[in-house]
Amino acid sequence: MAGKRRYEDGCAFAQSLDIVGERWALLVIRELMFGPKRFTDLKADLPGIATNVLTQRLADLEDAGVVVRRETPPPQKARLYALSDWGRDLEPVFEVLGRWAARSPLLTMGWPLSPNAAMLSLGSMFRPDLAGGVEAVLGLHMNWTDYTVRVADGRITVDPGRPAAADVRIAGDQNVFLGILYGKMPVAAARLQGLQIDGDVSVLERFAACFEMPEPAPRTPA
Amino acid sequence: MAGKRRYEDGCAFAQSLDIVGERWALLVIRELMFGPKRFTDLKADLPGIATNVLTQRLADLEDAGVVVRRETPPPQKARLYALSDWGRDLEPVFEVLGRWAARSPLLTMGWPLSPNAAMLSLGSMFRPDLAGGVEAVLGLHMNWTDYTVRVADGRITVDPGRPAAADVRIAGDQNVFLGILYGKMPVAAARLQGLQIDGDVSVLERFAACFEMPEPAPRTPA
DNA sequence: CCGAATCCTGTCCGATACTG
DNA sequence: CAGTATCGGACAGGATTCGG
Repeated sequence: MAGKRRYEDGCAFAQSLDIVGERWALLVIRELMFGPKRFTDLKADLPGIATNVLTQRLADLEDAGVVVRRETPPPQKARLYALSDWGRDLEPVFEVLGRWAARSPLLTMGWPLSPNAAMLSLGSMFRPDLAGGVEAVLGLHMNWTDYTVRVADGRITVDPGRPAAADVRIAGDQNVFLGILYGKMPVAAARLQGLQIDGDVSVLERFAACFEMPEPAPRTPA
Repeated sequence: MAGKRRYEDGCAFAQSLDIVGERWALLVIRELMFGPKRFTDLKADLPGIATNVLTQRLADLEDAGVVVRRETPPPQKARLYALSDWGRDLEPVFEVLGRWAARSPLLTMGWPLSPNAAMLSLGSMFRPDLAGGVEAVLGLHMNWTDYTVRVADGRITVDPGRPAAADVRIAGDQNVFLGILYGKMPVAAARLQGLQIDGDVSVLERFAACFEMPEPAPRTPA
């Protein structure tokens, strides 16, 4: 609240850390990237966060202008937390840091991750040089949430919501879905693990070919 | 050391925070971006950091493969901390987060900042759309350190070291130098504040015109 | 002098229990 | 559902001290 711990550094980057550098702050923002959420849903999507810490981060981020609090109209009276436009501008941060960490020698693959985390990883790991001529619209449904993924002109976009028309519709666990993209798991194997896949499987396969895990960085190079 | 606090999140981005998300970690990396430094110099460039925290961060970053420790040959026998190649790949993070924070409604301008911070800010704030036709080589000397800044083809590069040939050579306080770029301080005023400027001032003025502070984000927009 | 290790103090975090 | 209250423990901040 009052005596917030700051770096007192004129560098704009250091001041960004005063805003989003506290523990959990960027993960809270990640969970709001694709739309507002309630306190309880945020807590559920951030395993391990304490309620008081979540309260504190939301308050700090609201003070900084990154998060805005909204109330839904009377019938529901739920409190929603959303990103401001400026807060949503943090998306490149996830892309850049995610791509960097993908080369970590200590990277642990396969741990559970939230649907939002899985969707943001697509932007990090997409390889335009492998996407020549690929056109795809995917509808994803995971953990009560819908996402629309589009590939066209060598670029990828991920948006919240269910697409009106899709080449493939997928429902199930995000880890299994990412296994197809990053682990080169065959579609049949993913189905055996409970992933529902409807539509043109060949589009999914060409979509999956647009992703590739980078080489881990060598230890102690220079 | 042992009981490091982790998020245990499969998201590569979350794992990047396990590496560089601790307090001071990214600022230590910032101070190493343009070359190795000794413990004492790091401490001097990071006002407010405690020695034990710096020790801990350097050890953690070394374990993660971001920092490598080197010894200089016998005559000096100084210990140097450097970034690994992979650590140097964090540069886009400074660019992206710096540019984001530059729009903070609470941004404080004019606080002291380290030479490295000033140099990294150039990459964040450079506006290619304002740099049409500008060609410039600047030699900067601040706080016992030399930097070479080049603008060509609408791009900017910043490297350590003194350029063999330069259009302008500048020595003095980095805050005053940035005042020319971001605060549109006249060159004459900067000289009055003690900045030494030798060479073609018109090149410096065209260089300064390639930078512009963005509008701060509005409070509570959406 | 440089590079830490070692106090000690204060703040923040993590986990759980509890309340409007 | 959306937080507040509480408490132990971990971590940060600051000064001092010690080995090379």
